[in-house]
Amino acid sequence: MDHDEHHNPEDKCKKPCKVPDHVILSGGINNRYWVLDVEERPCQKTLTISCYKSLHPTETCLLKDGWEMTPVFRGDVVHLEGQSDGGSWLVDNQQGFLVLLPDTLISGTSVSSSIRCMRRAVLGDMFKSFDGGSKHMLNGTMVHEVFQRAATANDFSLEMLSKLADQCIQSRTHGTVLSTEADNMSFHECSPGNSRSLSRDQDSSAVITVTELADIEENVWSPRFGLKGKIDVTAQVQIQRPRNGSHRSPEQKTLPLELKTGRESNSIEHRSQVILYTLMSMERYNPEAGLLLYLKTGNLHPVVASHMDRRELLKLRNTLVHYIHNCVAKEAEQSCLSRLPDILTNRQTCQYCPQRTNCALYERAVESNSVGVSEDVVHDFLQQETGHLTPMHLSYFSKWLLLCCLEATTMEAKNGRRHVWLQTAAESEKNGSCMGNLQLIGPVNVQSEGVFLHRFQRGSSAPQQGLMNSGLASRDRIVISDQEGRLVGLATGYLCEVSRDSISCTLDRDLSKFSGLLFRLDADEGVVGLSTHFTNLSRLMENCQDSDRLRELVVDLRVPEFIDSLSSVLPREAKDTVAVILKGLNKPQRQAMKRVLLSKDYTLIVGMPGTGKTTTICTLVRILHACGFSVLLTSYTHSAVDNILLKLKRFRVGFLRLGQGQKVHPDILPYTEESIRKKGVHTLSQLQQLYNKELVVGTTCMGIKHPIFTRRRFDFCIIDEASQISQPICLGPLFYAKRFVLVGDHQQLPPIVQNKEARSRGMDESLFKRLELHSEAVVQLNVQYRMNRQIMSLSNSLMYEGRLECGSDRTASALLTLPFLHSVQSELKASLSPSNPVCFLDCSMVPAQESVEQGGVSNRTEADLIHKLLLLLIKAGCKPSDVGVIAPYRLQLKSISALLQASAFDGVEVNTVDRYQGRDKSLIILSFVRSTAEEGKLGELLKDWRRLNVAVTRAKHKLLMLGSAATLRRYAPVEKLLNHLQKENMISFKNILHL
DNA sequence: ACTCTGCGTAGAGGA
Repeated sequence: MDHDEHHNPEDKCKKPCKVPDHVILSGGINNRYWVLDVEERPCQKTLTISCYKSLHPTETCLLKDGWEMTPVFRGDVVHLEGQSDGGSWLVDNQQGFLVLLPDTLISGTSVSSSIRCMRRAVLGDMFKSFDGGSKHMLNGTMVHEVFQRAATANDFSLEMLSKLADQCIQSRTHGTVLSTEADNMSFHECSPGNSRSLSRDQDSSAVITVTELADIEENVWSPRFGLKGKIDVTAQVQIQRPRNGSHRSPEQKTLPLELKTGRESNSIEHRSQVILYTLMSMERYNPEAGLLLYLKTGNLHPVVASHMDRRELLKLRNTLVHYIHNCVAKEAEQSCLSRLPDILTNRQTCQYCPQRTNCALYERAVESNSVGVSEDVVHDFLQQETGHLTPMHLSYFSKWLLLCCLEATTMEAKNGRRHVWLQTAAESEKNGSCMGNLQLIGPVNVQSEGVFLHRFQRGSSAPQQGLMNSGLASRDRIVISDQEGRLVGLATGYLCEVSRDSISCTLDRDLSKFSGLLFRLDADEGVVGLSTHFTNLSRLMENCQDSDRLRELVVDLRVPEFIDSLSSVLPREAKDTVAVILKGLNKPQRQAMKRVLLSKDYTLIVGMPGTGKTTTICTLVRILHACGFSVLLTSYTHSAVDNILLKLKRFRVGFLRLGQGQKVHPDILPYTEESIRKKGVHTLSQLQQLYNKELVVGTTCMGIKHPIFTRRRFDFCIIDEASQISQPICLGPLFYAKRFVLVGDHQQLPPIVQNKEARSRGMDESLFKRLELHSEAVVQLNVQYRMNRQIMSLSNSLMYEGRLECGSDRTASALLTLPFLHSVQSELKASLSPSNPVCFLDCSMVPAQESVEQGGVSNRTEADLIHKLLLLLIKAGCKPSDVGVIAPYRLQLKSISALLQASAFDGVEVNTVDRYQGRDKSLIILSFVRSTAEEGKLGELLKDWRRLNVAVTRAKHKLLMLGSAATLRRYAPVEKLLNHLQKENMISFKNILHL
């Protein structure tokens, strides 16, 4: 197993030896060591390690007998199994394991698939294709399900099996049945007799009898071995070991049992899978073996793992995790994609590999320059898989792949699940991400298939502390483990209700058999991953019509085409309706509608702030609907999709909303698949009808994994907030439509990119922005109905060069109403006056000092001033719900909110600039926070023109700004704003100390 | 140098 010839060990040598904040180290059983140094000698490797963040004291670990091939480098985290002798560990043939990056859990199937081809396993982790799988796979899934259900019911009669098979087909969520012929399935494979009295043992004389079924589909996370998986059946067995003729009493054991419904291969892959399951369930019941059951023959193979088997599989896991974790490497200050394990030259193995296109793509796009002469077989293979792609296509692919890998690395570091097993419940509770010492109370209520309602209360041993201020809120995603950390990740689900002394949640598994145990419940950020990004990129490179066309438009930037006359697209019977709808629009909006109807490829609608984007999209959908066109309506967020659907609903335009009910607006719930299915969808044709009935389908860009897209295509795809969506995600829905419309405004906030290098190398460029160079496809909505004249002027001078216009005199001159302003006595009366719609209160002289903590930036004095201003404004008759308080920094919002606890302030909405995008309020108070003028200490957030543009365009009638003008001039965008304000006499230098 | 939304998973089997 020499997978590591290509790694350049110098990659990491330059890393400074400082442990990053997010890394958790520990000693003891669940140890986590930081690797300070790696010393290589022939046939051995010595690691200098420490389990303290101070990196002192250190220990050593000697790797030999093949372990020295482990791709472990400086700055890696490792877990060691075995013994240490006064701080020196030995891992060799006989003893010990080294688990590299143990907190990245690798699935059992990934490890076992790496036996054949490491490259395939690495690619498989990146590109999880969603083609729905093959007929054989579906068959296998269903047979598994039937067997598991029959085993649970302990009834393998033919009647039962056929009843269960029916149930199984009925309950298949998401109608996977659509893509296969359900009746072709063969259930005779798990006939009685074959499946229960499992009592043969071929290797030894011990007899194993399965006595009981402890669990099915048990979810196992093993941070000890860095593995995860789902165990088909957890079986209670009796082992009878005859020894020296004397009868010993049978032993009770719990073993993992792996079901296989296909051909009985007894292959290394299958057996390895079982060994991996025994490894990962070590903490749970210390199994000495596992079982492999082939349903086709009924044969049961016990799989006893030797130290060697375990050792070799863990080495494979280590190599795999190394490649996954190091997908990018730093080369001369710039990151680049790493080489993958070599391509196999065995055509036989590669022929049916699901990753073969990605395999070839990666080679051509990323690695091609670094290989010498590749063999003919490989060359032919590359040609066959990627011959249709130009160098431009390949470079688009590799560029975005790199950006996504960079971003994935950052996200992984930040949002891993490691705190669930490396931090005690008490420690995690301090961060507000956990509730510990929970006891299951009352019965578990089955809400629907796979949804179990649980209720917990604080255990008696817990300090009498309420659950209310835990930091967890209802609807949060959660993961349940036992308090001790032996059963990590027992179930996942959603928090329902949190009361003072109990909580309820829906889980994907019934935990009633664990009652008596103490649980902990952790917030689950989930393994976010960027698999949709990767899959979309891979898809863009496919050799098929849809992808070819999209590549032409997106990568080659082919000029979008338009037809000349509307008459050919508008059906005669729709003409009147469309005319009526158009009447309600302003000029640029009408222009936009026409452009879309005339487009053959795409249209970009630039919706400046307040120009009625939602209304425009709603109208567009109505028109397309009236013409009989089908529309796929999407955006990145659920709320953006629902905003449009809520409007559409009023015009009685029918639609289907895809997506999890949890995330959908309550008024849109009746339109979801979930709700409609509850009314009864039993047959294939009913399901087809459900999916095909409506012309309009709404979903998020991430929702494209839905099976509806295996069949359905749309005339148009509309993507709202497109300027905030990264290119690989925005591509997703476009595969399913003939033409598309992107709506957004690149002068507002771009897609969120966490990794700095990825951002600086262009990951925050949306598709909207990329395509904008084709001005013939762009229509601008520049007539706005939100801001009055003075507020609008800010944005016009900052960004739009005077192009933004007021839709009416009423809009232009609308003012805040403060009926009781006369009763307010204050130096600042003039600043508060509605007749001064824009006022910047300069706090330079107060002074208002910023404070930078690790959590963020805040400014206590500005917060105090806002509190005082609000008191005056509310006294003057301003409705709290008409006020929004905005700051760029979260920590500042926290300090403001803390001052607004009194009920008088109920309804005042305090939020970040970013969160306010797309929304408005009559009165906005904006806190700039920053007050330190040192050049090196300037923050990123205020350097962004787009963020400032969003900040100053949220107010309809009055905008009050607080900040230290002198400092803020250091930020180019704010300087431009201040210059304008100064010219317009909108800055107040009044000594606001008197407030 | 502080901005944060999307995602249900791990495995179903065939040459």
